[in-house]
Amino acid sequence: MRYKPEHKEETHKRIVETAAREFRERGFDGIGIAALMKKLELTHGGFYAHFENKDDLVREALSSSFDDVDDHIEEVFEKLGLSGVIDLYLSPEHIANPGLGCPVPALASEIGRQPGDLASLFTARLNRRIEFFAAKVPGETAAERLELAKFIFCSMAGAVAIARAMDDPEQRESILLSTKNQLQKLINFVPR
Amino acid sequence: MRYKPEHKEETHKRIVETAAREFRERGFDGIGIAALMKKLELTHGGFYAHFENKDDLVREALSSSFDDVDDHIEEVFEKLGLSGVIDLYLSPEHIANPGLGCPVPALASEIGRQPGDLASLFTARLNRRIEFFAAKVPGETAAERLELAKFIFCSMAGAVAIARAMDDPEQRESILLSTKNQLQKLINFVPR
DNA sequence: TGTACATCAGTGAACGCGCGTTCACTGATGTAC
DNA sequence: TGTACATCAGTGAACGCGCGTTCACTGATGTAC
Repeated sequence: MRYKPEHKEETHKRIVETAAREFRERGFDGIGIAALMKKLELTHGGFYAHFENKDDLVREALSSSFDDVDDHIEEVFEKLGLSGVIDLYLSPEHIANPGLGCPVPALASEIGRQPGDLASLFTARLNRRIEFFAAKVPGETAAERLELAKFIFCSMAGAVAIARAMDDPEQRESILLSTKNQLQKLINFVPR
Repeated sequence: MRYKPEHKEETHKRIVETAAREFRERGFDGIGIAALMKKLELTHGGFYAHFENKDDLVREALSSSFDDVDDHIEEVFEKLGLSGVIDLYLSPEHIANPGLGCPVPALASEIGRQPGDLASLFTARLNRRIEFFAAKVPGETAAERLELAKFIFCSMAGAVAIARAMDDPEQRESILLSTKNQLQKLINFVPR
């Protein structure tokens, strides 16, 4: 063997991680196999030793994005609580760096159009995320907390997607701030 | 002249309206000029008698989508009030028909990636929409109402984009219902 | 009224390009003897 | 220790295809005389 036994595995991981970033930045059709492999100083032919086809990579990349962001969210929650997670999610840094951010605002509208059952992967990963929130959110019953978790997450993802589509930095900030204010009120005082 | 004087104008309008529907359904890169013109039983060459290039069409189609949906929202508001608009926006019909629905959940994540200044067009159209909501929403000051309007709109758009990315009809419904419930509470009782 | 001409929305072949995918290959290394 | 061979991650030419765009053209009609 020319390479160390873990070499191929590492290359595979590098492809997935680079793809995960590029897809979030440019969309699933925004970067091709050749351009992606070139970023890793590899040639496009080698791609098919690692993946069956592009859809296969799309699935792995989406999973990888969720892994990274879920971990980050959990870390921030440990340190700063739910309110800290909301501030992080709705931060100008998150808007400015889609490639490192949550796949939901970056890719949600493309998921349903993608071939294969990418939507079922997305659904499973999103449910896990929502259940995490449901355990941290106020509310008397589990159903109430789940409802609130869904609402909070939809509004955050919507705000990020919309802020990114706006061209004026002040307006972006204003969208984020509005959502932050309203959500902070909501988690400190849940109306009935 | 072979055709009536209004003929070309009508063809132009048909192209824009078909594109507006297709783009919302498939994304801006989801349909090409040739396929689009074929839908109208025309050939691709004729396209350039109507538009400078595809970006030009993208701009007109996005405007047209906002026109249609803004009109529809205003009509529904007259008949059923804010609560009716929320129920319409978060209805299973809206999720099932992206081509006839709001361009925000269908296209927001693509807007920022698009060449030209599509983001400034989007920003202008979205602001108009938000101002409409701000005039209908509860709140003591104009600033409070604007903040609430932004929040409501982000959460609705996020919920629609997320519901469309899920594969299970029950889960879709649950996302919509959660958002509906929370928003109805919010507009009937604004917490301070 | 009849003929020649101008108009112009729409046609369709052609262009260069990037896409996803295939496949015969290379060449550095580990193993066998 | 030295040589022959097997392994296999990665190479790069080639494929068919659809993309956006260009451009010489067609042909039905209105207008001029």
